[in-house]
Amino acid sequence: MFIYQRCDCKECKITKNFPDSRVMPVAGLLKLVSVPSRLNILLLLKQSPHCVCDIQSHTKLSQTLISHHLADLMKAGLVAGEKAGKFIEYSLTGKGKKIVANLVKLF
Amino acid sequence: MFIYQRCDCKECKITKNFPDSRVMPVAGLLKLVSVPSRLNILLLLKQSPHCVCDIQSHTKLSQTLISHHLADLMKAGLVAGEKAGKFIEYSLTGKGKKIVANLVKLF
DNA sequence: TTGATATATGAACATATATTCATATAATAA
DNA sequence: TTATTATATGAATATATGTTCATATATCAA
Repeated sequence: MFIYQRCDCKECKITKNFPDSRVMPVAGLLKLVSVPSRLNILLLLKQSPHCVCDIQSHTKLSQTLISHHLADLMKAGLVAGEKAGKFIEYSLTGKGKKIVANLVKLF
Repeated sequence: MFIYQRCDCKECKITKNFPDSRVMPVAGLLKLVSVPSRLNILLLLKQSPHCVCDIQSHTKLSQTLISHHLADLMKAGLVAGEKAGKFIEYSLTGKGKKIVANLVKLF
C-alpha cells in the first residue's frame, strides 16, 4: 500500500506503545489540570495545605466552584482532604505532587 | 482578618509566583495536549516526522480533523511543517519536543 | 488537459463541561 | 437553642471547542 511505503516508522510501534488504554487516562489528567481555576488550586496546594476558605481568600473563585474542583481532583487522586474541626485541610497526594512537579517545568 | 490568620502561606507568594499572566499560557498548552486525538498526533510526531496521510494511516482520525489539529499545534509553536513535494512533513519543534518529553513522564 | 492525491479552511453541528444557583449538612459560637 | 461559618451537591445554565461537512487549492501522474 502506497501510504505505508512513505511512512518512516515501518514497524508502527506507536500504537503499541501508546494504545488508547494508556493515552486516555493521561489525557483525562491533562484535561483536569488544563483548566486555569483548577490549575490555580493545584499550585496553591503545592505550596501548602489549604482549606476551602483559604483558597477563596487567595483567588477570585467562588466557594461552590472550589468545592466542585476539589471533589474532581480528589476523584482523580490528586488531592486528599483531612477534617480539622470546622475546616477540611486539602493537600496534594503523592500522585498529585508528582504531576504538579512535572507541570511546573512547563512554566 | 480571620482568613489570613488561618492561612499557612502568610507571605502569599503564590499570586506572585503564578500570576494569571503565567498560568494562562500554560493552561492553554495543557488544554491543547489534553485532547486524545491531538495527544495521539503528538506522540506519533515524537517518533518521527509524518505527513497528514501517514497520520491518517496510523489512526482513525479524518484528514480534516488532522489538518485542523496540526494547524492548532503549529499556532502554538509545538509543530512545524515542511513542504516535501506533494506532501508536507510535520515534526515537533524544540518547544514541542520539550513538552512531549515531560508529558511522557506522566504515562 | 484530465483525474487523482494531499492538504487546508470556513461554517455548521454536537457535545462536554466549567460555572453558577439554590439549597442542604455539619460544626462551632453565642 | 439559635445564628453563623465551612463545606458539599444536584440541577440549570452558559460557553467553549472538538468534530464533521462541504469545498477550495496545489501538486503530480497519465
